[in-house]
Amino acid sequence: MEFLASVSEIMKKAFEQAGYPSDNAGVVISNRPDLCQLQCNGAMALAKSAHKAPFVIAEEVAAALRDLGGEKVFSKIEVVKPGFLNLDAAPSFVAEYLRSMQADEKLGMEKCGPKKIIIDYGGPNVAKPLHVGHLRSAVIGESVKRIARFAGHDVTGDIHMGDWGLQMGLIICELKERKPELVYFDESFTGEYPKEAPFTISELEEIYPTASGKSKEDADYKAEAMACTKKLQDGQRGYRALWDHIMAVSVADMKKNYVNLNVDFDLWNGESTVHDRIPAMVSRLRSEGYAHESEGALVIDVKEETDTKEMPPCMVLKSDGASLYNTTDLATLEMRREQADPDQVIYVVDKRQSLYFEQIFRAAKKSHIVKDETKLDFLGFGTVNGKDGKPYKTREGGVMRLSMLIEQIREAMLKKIIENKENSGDTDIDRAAAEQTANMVALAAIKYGDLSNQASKDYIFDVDRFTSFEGDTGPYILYTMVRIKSILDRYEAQGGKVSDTVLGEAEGEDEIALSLQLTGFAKMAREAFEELAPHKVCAYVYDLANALNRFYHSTRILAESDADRQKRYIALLALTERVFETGIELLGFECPDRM
RNA sequence: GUGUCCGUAGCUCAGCUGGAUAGAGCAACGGCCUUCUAAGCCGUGGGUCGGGGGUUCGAAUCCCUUCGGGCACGCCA
Repeated sequence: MEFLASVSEIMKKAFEQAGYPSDNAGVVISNRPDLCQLQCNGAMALAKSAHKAPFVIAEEVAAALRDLGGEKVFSKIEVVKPGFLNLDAAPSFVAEYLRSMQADEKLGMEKCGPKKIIIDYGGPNVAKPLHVGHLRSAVIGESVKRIARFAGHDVTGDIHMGDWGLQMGLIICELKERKPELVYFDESFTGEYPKEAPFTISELEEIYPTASGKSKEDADYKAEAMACTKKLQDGQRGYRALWDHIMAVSVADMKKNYVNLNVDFDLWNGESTVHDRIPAMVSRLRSEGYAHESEGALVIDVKEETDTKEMPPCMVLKSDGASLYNTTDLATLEMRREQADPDQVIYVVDKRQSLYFEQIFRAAKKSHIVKDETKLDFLGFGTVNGKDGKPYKTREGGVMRLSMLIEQIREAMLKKIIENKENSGDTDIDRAAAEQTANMVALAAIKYGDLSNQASKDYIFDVDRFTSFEGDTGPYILYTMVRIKSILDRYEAQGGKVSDTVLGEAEGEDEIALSLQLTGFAKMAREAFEELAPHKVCAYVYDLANALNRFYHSTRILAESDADRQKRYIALLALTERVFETGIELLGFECPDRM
């Protein structure tokens, strides 16, 4: 059970014993830590209905609370001013809660579900380099996936690439122009195609923009590209073989990028995955009357009576009969229902697609492509901007590649680490180890920098800020963890055993504050899942780091002469370390042993 | 035009399912390393929570209105 729920139990009983409803009897963390640790504001909410002064109600509740043995839970029960109940948690009660946390692999979080959840990353287009825009989908999606799994759910992540549109036709068309001698273009060829791709990833990344540019200026070229697209979709052997090569080369490159981000996907599906099932779906939508012709296109009306805004219909087929993004998204939902039957599908995509997904969700529900009870969530994220508040670009004004961005932060981090080592008089620097550490810290900087903002908001990617590692940053979190690890290691080196230590009643101000912060983990994890909000994990972990650093600063741990007290400290540090590890795992990064 | 999101310290952001004196980080200024990693800790200054109304015992938070900005609005994804 969550800590606050646990201390609220007796408070609810007190409200009832005093003759009041217990709906507002919840105990919350105090917003005035100078006055008390916890508070209950239920008395004030009852004043009107009970026709009594809130102060009187609070007094009655406090009396009932004492009568029920509330002093076992609260070391202070105080009624003040208008009707606040100011409380301190009893150290023994906190210690008991922390021991229950320690004994629980989920650190006190109650399992819910399990629900079957699919996360759709609204994937990148193949044959185009990943850029900053792809960072958010990957980082946020990965964290939400981990949070949901921690909550006990069965989660599948689908990158869902753009791999089937005109872009593929453009690439094939351009290749045909450049290397018409390739066997893939010989329609009479019946043998086996080569295993090696006739291009590299860098060529591919150059071919696509070139072809795209040409098609905008040259109508004949565009017609040719569209013809190539059609032939590909109709299954022409050589084109399919080329497509396989494009996919293989492109996916291999993407994987390299995603590995650097410590992000992985269970499914590498894309638009092409559902190509074959589109005709049947469309014909059902037609025959069952969900879709109809409008201005030459096939659409599903999704306007509802209660709408106050314009709601254009959801287009299923273009007027030339071709499918589009909508078509594959609907078909994908249909496939997922048949194959996995999810309870919830979460789309982690740019927030500008909000209206589009509203249409898709409505169309899918209306036409029973998904069940009524299936939850469809749009987790829209904002733009990554530069210091000028405009979309992040390279110094030259081009699109910032994801790989470049990662490299930038890694280099800055490595420099910092080496500087630190030199400053501390370390002359024998292990370059490879330093690089490995730098990469871990860099990842924390990037991910924490992104996730600590609310997903839906635009945010400023400030390289200077992200590489300074002071204050509310990923490196600060890791640094704090490294400090704990260092103490625990030394403790064991001195002959102590961390596993033999036992959590006890906190005494000093900073030890108490740290203990209380630890009790909040389960509540935070639940809320982060319910609200799909990784930034809540960041905020929690940051507060925990502050609490730990204060404790660290004010308390000599290894030099503590009282053996029992020292064991209590060590046990507290060990639990803190575990909560940290769990927290950053939810965020998707890891901590080195040293920094 | 319709809709939607946002406006909180010089800058970047929390807080928003109503509670006491609105919080962090950066930047500025001042302290703390012979002692567990100073990527740290402690302190100072900095705000009419865009403006105006309303609901409430109580509003940054809820409602209305207004100003300013972002974004989206059928054959792109």
